[in-house]
Amino acid sequence: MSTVLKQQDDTPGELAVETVSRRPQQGRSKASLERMLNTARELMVERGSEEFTLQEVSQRGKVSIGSIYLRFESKDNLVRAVIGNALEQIAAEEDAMLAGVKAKSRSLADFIPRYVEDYAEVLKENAPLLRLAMQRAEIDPQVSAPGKRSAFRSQEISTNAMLEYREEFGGDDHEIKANAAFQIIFSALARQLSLGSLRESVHDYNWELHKRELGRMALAYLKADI
Amino acid sequence: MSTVLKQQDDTPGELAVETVSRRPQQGRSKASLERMLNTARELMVERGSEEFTLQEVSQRGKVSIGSIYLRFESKDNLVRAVIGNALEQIAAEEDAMLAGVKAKSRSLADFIPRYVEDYAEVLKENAPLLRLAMQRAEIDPQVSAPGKRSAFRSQEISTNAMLEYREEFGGDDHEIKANAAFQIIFSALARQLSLGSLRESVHDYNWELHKRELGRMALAYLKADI
Amino acid sequence: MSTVLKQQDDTPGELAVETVSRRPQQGRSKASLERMLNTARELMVERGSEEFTLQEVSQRGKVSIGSIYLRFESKDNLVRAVIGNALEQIAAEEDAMLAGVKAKSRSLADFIPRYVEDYAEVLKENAPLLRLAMQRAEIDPQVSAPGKRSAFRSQEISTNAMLEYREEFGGDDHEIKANAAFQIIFSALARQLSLGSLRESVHDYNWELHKRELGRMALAYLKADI
Amino acid sequence: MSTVLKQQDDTPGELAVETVSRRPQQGRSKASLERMLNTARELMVERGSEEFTLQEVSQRGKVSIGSIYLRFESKDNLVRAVIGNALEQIAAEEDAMLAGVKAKSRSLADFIPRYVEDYAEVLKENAPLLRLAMQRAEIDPQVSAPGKRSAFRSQEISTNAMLEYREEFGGDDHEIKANAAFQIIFSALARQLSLGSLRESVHDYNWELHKRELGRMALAYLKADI
DNA sequence: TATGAATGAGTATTCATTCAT
DNA sequence: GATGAATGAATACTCATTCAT
Repeated sequence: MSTVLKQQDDTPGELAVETVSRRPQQGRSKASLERMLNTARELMVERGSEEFTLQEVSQRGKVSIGSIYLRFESKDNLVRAVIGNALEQIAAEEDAMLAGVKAKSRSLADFIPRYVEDYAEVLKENAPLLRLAMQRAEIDPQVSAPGKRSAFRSQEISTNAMLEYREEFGGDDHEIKANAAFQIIFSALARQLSLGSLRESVHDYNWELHKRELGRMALAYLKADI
Repeated sequence: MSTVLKQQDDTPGELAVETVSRRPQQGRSKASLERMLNTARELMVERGSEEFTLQEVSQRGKVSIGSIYLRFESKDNLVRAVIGNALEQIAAEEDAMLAGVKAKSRSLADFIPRYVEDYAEVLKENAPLLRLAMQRAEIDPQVSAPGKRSAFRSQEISTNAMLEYREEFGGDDHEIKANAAFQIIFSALARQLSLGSLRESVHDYNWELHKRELGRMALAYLKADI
Repeated sequence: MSTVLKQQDDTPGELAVETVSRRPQQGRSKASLERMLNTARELMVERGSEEFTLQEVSQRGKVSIGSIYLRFESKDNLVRAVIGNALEQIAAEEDAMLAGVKAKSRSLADFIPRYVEDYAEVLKENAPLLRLAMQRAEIDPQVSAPGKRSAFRSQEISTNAMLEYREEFGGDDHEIKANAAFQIIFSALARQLSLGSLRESVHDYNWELHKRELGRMALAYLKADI
Repeated sequence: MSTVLKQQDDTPGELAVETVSRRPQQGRSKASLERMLNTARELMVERGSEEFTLQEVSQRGKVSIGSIYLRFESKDNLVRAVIGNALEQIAAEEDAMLAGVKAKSRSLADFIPRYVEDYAEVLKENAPLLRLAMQRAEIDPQVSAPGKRSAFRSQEISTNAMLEYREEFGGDDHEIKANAAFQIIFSALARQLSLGSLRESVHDYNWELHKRELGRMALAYLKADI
């Protein structure tokens, strides 16, 4: 895979398989498409990087190399499709998660800890691919564009959910507070999940504790009259 | 550079040049060692990745390829040395930064915002290599081990500094609060600097604003009677 | 298309579609056969080479790849058929051209300049495919054999036409003169049109003889008071 | 070797090994350079085309693939170097040939047949590579440019040699006659040797003029009492 | 008969590492 | 010690041909 990423021909900025893949799939050959995507995802998760060969996808996934190129213009596009799928799935999980949390919560004090808890679960589940998506976004505009859209959307729906409890907020600018809260929460969770890594789980700093304190912090901040 | 990272022969877990490099250097050849390390660092920073060739280091740095292999067992080890140096330098800068901040601060309310501000500067300065260090730590135990030590040290000294103002803390468990505060602060700064990327600069979420709110949040949290 | 050209199974040495193609065609599928031949010819003329893919023929010509293999044993045979068709068409054009020139000419001095002029037109018209035919004849016996036959025929009818004015010839061996004249004319035209080889050593036209006559011709020309 | 020919970085239009190759060679490694050039030339002559693999050059020529890329930026450049060498050698042989022929000839009638004879020998000797050079010139500007220069030079020195006997010429425009004579002689020899195109439209030699003179030549020859 | 999805052998190129000088 | 030329394994991608439907 070349250092210089190969641009896609059509609408740039979309990663959905229908866009990145060469033709809409039906029936039998859908299975083959599935197999190559799954195998590629497996290898990416296993290795924590895009350093797999198409040879490997071919053998492990029982798909011929030619087949891969029948669906994807390049290895880069295959990788993009895997990432695109993951982003889509995460978005769906976020929606479901938020709906669930909102249903159970009567107050901000109900909502925030549950939200932190459940959002952490969603991210944890998808951490390996999310990590790769982030890494790649740094250098591939074709991933960074939809990546940002996806991030924007997360922030939007999370912030809106918080703002449903705005009469409980302290201070004036509720939007700023909600956005900052989202940012801090996401940052902290992301770091904890090595979404941008290093100091990861430094000396067993407790994950459960971390989440609890994070929730408390956000709550105190949001309620504070600063 | 192979996918499977080559283990070092001697004590694993140290990145200091004296460890990663093959022999202690003096005089003339010290200059050559310096040149290869500097050139490699330059290339890594320029590219934002380890995708440079030894050919390039050789030409740009006026060092023969043979020389490089005389000092380093492999390209991997050269990269590790660069990262090791960077971690050491960052540690020194953190020390200096903390000393400065403490000297100027009479209260927690003095300390926290200055700390956030100046720590952000230190990280920003070193972001490119820190990013690489984090990326690599994910897959290379030889980087992740000293990386963790370095992170541990940062947390230690930062936390201790905060605890010098512990009588101003609210709540009971001051250690937990200080550690959580450090975690949250570092997470948020790291994300903002793309140290672990993606959602980076989503719709111009303001850097100055972010830092201010982060400081307020930490302060409110620390002072809160939760 | 492999370097080593695949031999045809049946009678080698013929390129007519009926020979190179797998089965005689009628009605509806005749149109499809036409489409693949035309598309292949188009691509060959456009590129000036055989570097087109069957995929391209399939898409541009609205013919399935399977259809092509139903008519032709291999891509090589498709190419041969295109060349065979072109050679046939050129032969027909040569016949018509000669008839026209002869009808208008009353003497050798009438005939020769017209012949040169009109033959040049015929060759120019068909230059792109003729060029390919010649190139391929060099390495593919299945093209060189009918190519030679076709060249032989051209020389035959051209020479015979000249010999209708033999009483105007100087010297003794009129056949030799006529043949040499044809060779020189064709060579010069071919070179001017970048045609290249083909008719190489057509039926043992003697090399030593050729060189002697070439010298004489140049000499006569150079010394002539025209 | 890609359809789209890779352009050279430095001065375009020269094929001498010193230009096409990556670095000046001396001593030991000169032998290796020689081996790869010879092996490539052998394969090109054997196959009558550029369809050899670097694998083959590596094995047959006892040179590692890496070595080839040490000297040549691409397979295309290796091919160009082989062709460039051949063109240079031919130029030298032409010079020697012309000197020899002139030394032996006292009149145009002496000169022309010897020239035809000896030039034929030079071309015959180098036919295989010349054929390839011409083929490639058609599509590769980096070969066609020096190819034309080389052709121009041939025409220049041959024409000048003929013109040393200009007082024996008939007619008026001796330059035109000499040039036409060269063209016809070269064309005929080239065709006989299956050389193909190259010298195409060397310095705008006029097509209409060429045809007129061609007719005159044929006519003079046919009517001559030789 | 007709289709076009699937196959996989084949090839140019890169670059970490070695080793003769 | 120091050099940098030589090595060759490894890898993305193409396209003629096959064959299940």
